[in-house]
Parts: sequence; structure tokens; C-alpha cells
Amino acid sequence: MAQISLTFPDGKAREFPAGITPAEVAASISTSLGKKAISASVDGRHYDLQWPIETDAKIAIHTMADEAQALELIRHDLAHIMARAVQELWPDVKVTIGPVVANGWYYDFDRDETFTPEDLGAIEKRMKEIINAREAVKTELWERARAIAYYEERGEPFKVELVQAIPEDQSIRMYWHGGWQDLCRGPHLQHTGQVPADAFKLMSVAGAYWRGDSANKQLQRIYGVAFKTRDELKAYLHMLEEAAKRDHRKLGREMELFHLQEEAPGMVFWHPNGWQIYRTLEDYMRGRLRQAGYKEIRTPQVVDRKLWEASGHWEAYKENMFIVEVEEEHAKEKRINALKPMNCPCHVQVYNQGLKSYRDLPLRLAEFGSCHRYESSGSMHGLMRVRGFVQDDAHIFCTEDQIESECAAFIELLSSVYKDLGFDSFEIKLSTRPEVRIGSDEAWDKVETALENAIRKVGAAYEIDPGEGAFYGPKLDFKLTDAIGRKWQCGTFQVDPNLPTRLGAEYIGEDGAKHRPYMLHRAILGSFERFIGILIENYAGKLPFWLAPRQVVVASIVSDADAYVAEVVAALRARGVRAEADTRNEKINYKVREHSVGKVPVILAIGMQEVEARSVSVRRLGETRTESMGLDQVVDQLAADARIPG
RNA sequence: GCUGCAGUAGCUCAGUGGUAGAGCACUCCCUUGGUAAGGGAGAGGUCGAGAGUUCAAUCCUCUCCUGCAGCACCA
Repeated sequence: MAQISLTFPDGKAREFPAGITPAEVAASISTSLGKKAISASVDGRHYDLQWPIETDAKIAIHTMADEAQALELIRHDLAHIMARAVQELWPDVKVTIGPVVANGWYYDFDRDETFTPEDLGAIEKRMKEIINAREAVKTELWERARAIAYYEERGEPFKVELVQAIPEDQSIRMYWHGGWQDLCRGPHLQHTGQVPADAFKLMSVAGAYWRGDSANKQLQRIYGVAFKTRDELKAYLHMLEEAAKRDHRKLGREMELFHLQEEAPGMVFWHPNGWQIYRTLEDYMRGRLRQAGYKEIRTPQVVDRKLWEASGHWEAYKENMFIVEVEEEHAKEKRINALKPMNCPCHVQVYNQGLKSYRDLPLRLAEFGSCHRYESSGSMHGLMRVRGFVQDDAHIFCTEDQIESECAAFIELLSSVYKDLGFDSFEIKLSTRPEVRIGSDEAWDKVETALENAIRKVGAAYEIDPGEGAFYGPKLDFKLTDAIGRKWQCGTFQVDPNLPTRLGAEYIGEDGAKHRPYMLHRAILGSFERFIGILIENYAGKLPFWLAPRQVVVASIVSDADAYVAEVVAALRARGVRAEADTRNEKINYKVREHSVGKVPVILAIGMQEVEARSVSVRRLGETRTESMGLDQVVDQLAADARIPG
């Protein structure tokens, strides 16, 4: 028999007969490793212990100590174990697919009745029985025809479809968890008992389309989460509770920031506190944009369909636009307008007024543009996805040669803005030319290179997403990371030669001839609504002082202090601090609690001691200690803290 | 838009085939209290909308609206 050489992580190599499995290799090292082994890496590929190795390779045997492999296998085996449990409980259920996802797995089932929370409990119980039975996992390669015949006979139409979708030259791998069988590319654990029985939980059941296509049948998806230990599961469930606590919809109500109601689905009613945050953010952005050489404009919200037809939006995005029909007295037909879903066509109209010279470029037109999009009913979510929103939008009209420097300047600006707002890290994704596109390859080469050079110039890390660009040009997406590790795509930068062409934008070049400018679409926050939602969740409502809607509450301890309270409030307001008095007939405990719950960053308590000393007692949000300070000193400090950065 | 679940006081929620309840919030009174809820009294609801079944519907049925979870979508 042919021999192969396997090289271990320590660099030592050993000879084995070809076709040996990692399980046999592990057992040859030691009996205990043979038992503890969960999988192997063979030339970097995650390998099932049962798969034969036919050629020389580098090998590493994995145990539960290898976090990444262990979690993948635990979750993947649990998907199968769950599917088995479900079919044992309800034999008529059809199985489909069950991949590993972040923190766990899901499996999609076709069943006429819906799964109830009680069903989930029963499934979980059955899963534990399967795990405790410690049944062996087996795998075989099958002929395609045999697999199809097998699934046809078993009445598993989805599996038949899956087998048929596997490329001809690929083998069909089957797995068994005990007596239960599933099509699967693997790898899997040695036996079901290797799955920790106390570190998983079935979370929810939800609809999901077969193969993710809404034209297909809707299946029932059961989600589970799983970890290596019970403690890790508990920590994860605790983190979910924490995330729920900082839900912006809940905090928005508690802090009296905004509300939504059914007469205007997806449109925000901003309350005084929320609108204060909004305006502070807008003032901040306005300042930053002005420094960066942008000119602010304002364009109409209701625009005739003719413009949307010219821009191409009418054809492509009509379904998502709010249409406004108006009866006009002297016209035979109704005039049809649309609420603008984006600002770019209007910005080109501003650009097109008057002849532009190359000396005018780059021209950076910014608008806090109020847009409306008819989002599908199921997609709306608090402030995060709404139908009426305002973008921190701007379009830079420039020449091809200016793209790189404009892009670099934009990334610098975005980075600095995110930092000011408390987000220290972000990711960049560069989406390049798609299959279906306009423009020459040379033009794409130039523009893609310009973007890549710009990113390098700034020294930012980035990933390339091939083929994901718009049909007219490449784009950058910017994703920031929040305090609990979630990623949010907010910023964007898109190169567009198309719209200027469609809408006839041009400039006179040095050569005296007319040229087509490029248009760069860019946003840093994305939408104010969504970004404020992200800010609220990132800070769990405890916004930095300069952004907080109510910055200071001056609370009296006794009513004899009321006059001095008013004086302190006036002194703070005179210096631009948002201060309010609380002289209600309540105890200081009550006031401190109420304003702490309301996330007011600073409470100044005033009793007779403070009146006499012309001081204040300072209590900062999240702290229980207090500090006595002189009035002038406090006013100076808070006025400095209240200053908008940038 | 799809599947499932939900909609009762400002908020969080209980409840019933015979037109409703709690806690907090709110108003008033007492209390002037030193850093996360002092005490008492009061007011407050066409039970999401419409239709149907019924002697009688907040409760049962249907349709719609809105929300929640997930999917799909996100120019």
C-alpha cells in the first residue's frame, strides 16, 4: 500500500498508509487524543475525522480546546440533531437546510402546523436525549442517482432539489447521526455525545423562504444558539438582555425623544428632547462640512415625474416612491409628482444653473435633504428604517483627476466625524465593477484605482467586494462598530458618471470645450434618524454632554433655595448650557432618581448650604458620589463641556 | 410584501360572552425632606378600525390598519 507523509504542527512528519483517516492518526498518537479529537485540519482544510487522507499533507488534530473548530462543529451537529429531533417528534416534517450562523445555527423545516414555544421545549428535550445517547456519526459518499432515488422514496423534495443543484463533478456526501440521515458536506463530530448538552438553547421560530427567494415556499426556521460551556451560553443570553435594555425605541420613550404612530407609519414625530439631539448633530455636521469646503443648499421635496424619468429613477424605483397627484385647473391630465427619494437629481439642477468652468471644480454641494421612500411594511424598525428621513447628503462635481483627492479628503473627514461621535473604529468595503455595467474598462480601471489609492493614502484598512459596485461606478461603504460590537453601515462614497450624463451636466474645460463632470455621492451619517438611533444604542442613552438634550438639571432640596436655583440655571443658560430647574415639591431622592432614569448627565443639587456658600453639589450620571464646587467654576467647566466639537 | 405573534389608561401589563382592573406616571392635599421612588385623595379607557355570529361582543369569526420577531427588500 502506498505510504503518505503527514506533518504535525510541531514540524515532525510520520509515514502512514494512504487513505488513513484523522481518527486513526489521532488514536495512533494516544488513546486519549483519539477520544478527545473532534476534527482535523488537513492542509488548512477543516477535515472530518472519518475522511481518508490520500496524499502528503500538513495535519493538526483538533479538540474542544480549539475554539473556532469546536464551535463550528457543535453548532453544525446541533443543527442535525435538531432536525433529527423534529423528525422523530413529527415524522411528516420535511427537512431542508441548516447552516451555522453567528452564535448558533438554524434549520428550515416544511411543516403544515406552526411550531409553538411549547414545541421548542419538546424539541430541546428530545435533542438532549439524542446527545446523551452518544450515538456515532457516520459518513459515506454516494452516487448522485442513488441519493436522488433515496430522497424521492423518503418523500424529501427539498433534499432532491439540493442534490440536483450539486455540480456534476462533485460527490454527494451523506451523514448519519445515529439512525438519522442527512445530506451534508461536513465535517461533523465523532458522536452526538461530544456536543455539550447544557450549552445550547432554541431561541425562536420565524418564516424564511426556501433558498431565500420570496417567490418560493415559505418554511419555518428554528434558530438556536450554542457555545462550549453553560457559562458562555449564560453570558450570551445576558448580553442579549443588555442589548434589549439599550433598544432606542424603549429609550426614546423613556427619554421623551420621539414617537411614531399609525397615521404616519415610518415617519418620526420628534419631541423636544429628541429634536435637540437632532439639531445639535446637524449643527455639528454643518460646521464640519463648511470647514471641508462644502456649500449648503436646499432643494424641493415634491418634484414632477419628468425629472425622475430623466434621472432613471421613475423606471427603476417607482415602486418605492411616494407619488403625489395634483388636479390642475387648466390641464386635462393630473400632474404627477413624486416626493424625492434622494437628492442627487435636484443637486444636478442646481449645478446646471449657469455655465460651469473647470475652475469651479470640485464643487461640493451639501444638503440636509429630506427624503421619502416607500419602504415595505415589514422592513420598518424604529428610527433605524423609516419612510421619511434626512440625509447628510452631498454631491461633489469634479473631474476624473480630482476623484482620488476628493475621496481621500472624504475618508479623513468621515474618520474624524466618527471619532467625535464616539466611534473609534470603522471598516471600509470597496465594491468594484459588476457584470452588467456601463462605461469602458479603462474608465473603470482609472476610477477603481483612484479609490484604492485614496484609501491607501489615508492608511485605512479595507476589503474588496468584487462585482458589488453600481452599474455606473464603484463605491465605498463605511461600517462603524458600536459599544457592544455591532456593525452599522453608515457612510458611503459612490462614483457616478451616469447621472451627470442623463441630466446633462457639463463644464467648460481648460481647452475651451465642454466636458462631463463626475458626480460623487457621499454621506457620513447616512440618515439622521438612523444615526441618532445608533447613537442612543451605542451610549445606552447616556449621550456625551455636548449631545445630551437636557444637559443639567438644577434641583432644589428645600424651597428656600428656589431663587438661587433660578440664578444657577440662568448663569448656565447664559453660557449656552441646556439647564433646567426642578423646584417641585419632591424630595431630593425622588428628583435624583427621576433625572438619572431620564439620563441627564449632570444634576446640581441645591440646599441651604449651597445658597450660603454660593456653591453647587455636582452629581454626574452613573456616579453615586457628589462633589461640591463653586458656582463660577461649575459654569465655566460645563460651558466648556457643552461646546460642539470640530 | 411574506410567515408567525400581538394591539385593554400616558407607560408596563392583568382580565372577562352580561360595556373593565393593578402598578408607575398625572392632578390636588399633607409633608421642606441632603443625593435612585415620603404619605393620602382624585381623575383617567367607544378594550386598534370595520363587518359578522349572538338576546348580549373588549372577549368568538372575517377583513383591514399598526406594531413585534424573522425572511425578502434597502437605488
